[in-house]
Amino acid sequence: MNKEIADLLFPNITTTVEEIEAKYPERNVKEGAIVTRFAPSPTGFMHVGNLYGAFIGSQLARQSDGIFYLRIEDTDDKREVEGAIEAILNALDAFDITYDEGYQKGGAYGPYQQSQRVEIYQAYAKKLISEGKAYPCFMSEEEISEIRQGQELRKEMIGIYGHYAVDRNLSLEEIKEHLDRHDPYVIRMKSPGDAHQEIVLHDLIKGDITLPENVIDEVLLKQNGVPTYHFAHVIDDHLMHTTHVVRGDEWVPSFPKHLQMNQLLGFKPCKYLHIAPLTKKEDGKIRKLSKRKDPEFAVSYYAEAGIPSEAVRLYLATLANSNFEEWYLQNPDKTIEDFTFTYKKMPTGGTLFDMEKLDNICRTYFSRLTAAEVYEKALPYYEKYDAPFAALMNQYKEKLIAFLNIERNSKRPRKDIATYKDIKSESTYLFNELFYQEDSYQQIVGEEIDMDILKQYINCYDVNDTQDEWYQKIQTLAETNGYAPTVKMYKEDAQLYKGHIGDICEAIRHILTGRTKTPNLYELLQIIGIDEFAKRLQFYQEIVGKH
RNA sequence: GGCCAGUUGGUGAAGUGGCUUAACACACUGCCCUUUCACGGCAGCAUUCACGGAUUCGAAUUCCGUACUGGUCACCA
Repeated sequence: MNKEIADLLFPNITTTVEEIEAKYPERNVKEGAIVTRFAPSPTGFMHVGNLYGAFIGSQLARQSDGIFYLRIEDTDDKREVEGAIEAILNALDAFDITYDEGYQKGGAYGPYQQSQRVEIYQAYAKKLISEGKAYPCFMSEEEISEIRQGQELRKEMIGIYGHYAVDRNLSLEEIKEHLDRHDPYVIRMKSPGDAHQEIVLHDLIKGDITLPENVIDEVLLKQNGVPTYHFAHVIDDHLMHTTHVVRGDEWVPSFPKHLQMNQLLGFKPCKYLHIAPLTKKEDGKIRKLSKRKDPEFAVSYYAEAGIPSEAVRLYLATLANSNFEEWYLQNPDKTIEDFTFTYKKMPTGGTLFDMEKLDNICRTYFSRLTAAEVYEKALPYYEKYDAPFAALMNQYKEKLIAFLNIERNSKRPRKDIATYKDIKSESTYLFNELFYQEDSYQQIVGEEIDMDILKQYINCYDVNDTQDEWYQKIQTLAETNGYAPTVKMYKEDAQLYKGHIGDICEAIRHILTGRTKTPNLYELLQIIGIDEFAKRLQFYQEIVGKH
């Protein structure tokens, strides 16, 4: 009889499960290789949480010589957002997460889009029905919500199970009657579970989690014939020979369902890694990062903010395995690819996403690049977001690279660049086009600066001086004008001096750049030139005059 | 409300019975180095691991209870 019901429900499904299985042979991977996937649903835009999961999956697969693939889980057409798939693809590309097979790329285990696999799911549903393990359920939404209300009132478990599953044992005739009336229906599994039994989820990150067995007759196929997430996940990961499922820990409670579906279908379940959500602290409360409330959660934010994708990857690596950071700091010549991630070290609770920390990682990242690399990486950013500055970059390429190179090849490179944006903001004084503006001098020190010394300085400056010679000249200048030639001398007896050499350097720096914080002054003067310094001194005096 | 998980400094965290007078990193503060700023170095920042009890010669680490936080209970993923 079950066979008849199955044929009645799915007259068009003629391919057998055996035929399907034959198309998905065992993968030819070495022992211990991890086959995993990134399986997003195109219901919005990519956020860091998604990226984090994709990153972990791809690393685990790569470091075990396994397979990482991309599967689009578009089983909910109501929530589907236009352009979402493209955004996913772009994000993976931007953050250098490559996959061996998957959507658009193809592969032997496709199609990699669930909406194109509906017949496969239906074939399995048909099989389950013919084996008496699933059934059509004709309950209306109203009936179900009525049951739920009753269950809530009586404080019972909510759902369709046990005696609530009234359509479990419908006769062939009853089903025929429903179908003749074109009553809509879903396909539910007949849960063999016992709520008093416990099962254990061997989670690779969280350890063993004991959960009650599933008793709910979960929906396998929705009214439109499309599978639910649960059913599609179990079948796809079986057919595609996934060894490890990496997903958010919001899925832990539904694990018993997945396990039971595997049993019903006769599949061997995958191993699971439930990763802790990325969280944010707001008003003292911790909460999961939200796409809507937190712009820094959208993957597209980083590109706009000028945060290099490599730096984000470094941060994600740090979040995934906290020992990564120490390793990376100790191995400046190594990359993420050289590190072996272990799931035992992945965080079990929520992980706070800290922008301040990211900022610091960015600084370290930039400090390890060569000046030319910084230039080359920054150029596309400005071409996209600030064309006028990109033009300046092209025009003064040599000058800018020379500037970026100051104090870079030392043991202690500067860390004043955190984002591509900083390259402009830290270098505006390099370009006359940007410098000659009223607000170039963030503060007007006025009479506190000894203009006379600066003029003397212009006269004695010589481009050919070495840094030591240059410094000695300033020392002499300091002494002859009543300033201490070293800070130490000044500290010994401040009364004797008008100030110390640092004050003079600061004045030069301020006139030259409008800043109090810049790279090495000697090198800066060589790049900008003493003539330009003289002009800026005059410009400054004009501004002071106006105030 | 039921079920599940988590709770170590301002922050992320290491640690799974004695080597912990709790690593490392971020932030902050101070000192040193330095021509300024930065970079870097050093030091400070939890006598204590949510709270209460139990086990033990010994517990952040094991067990029980309480509190708080988060997740989940759809024909959404």
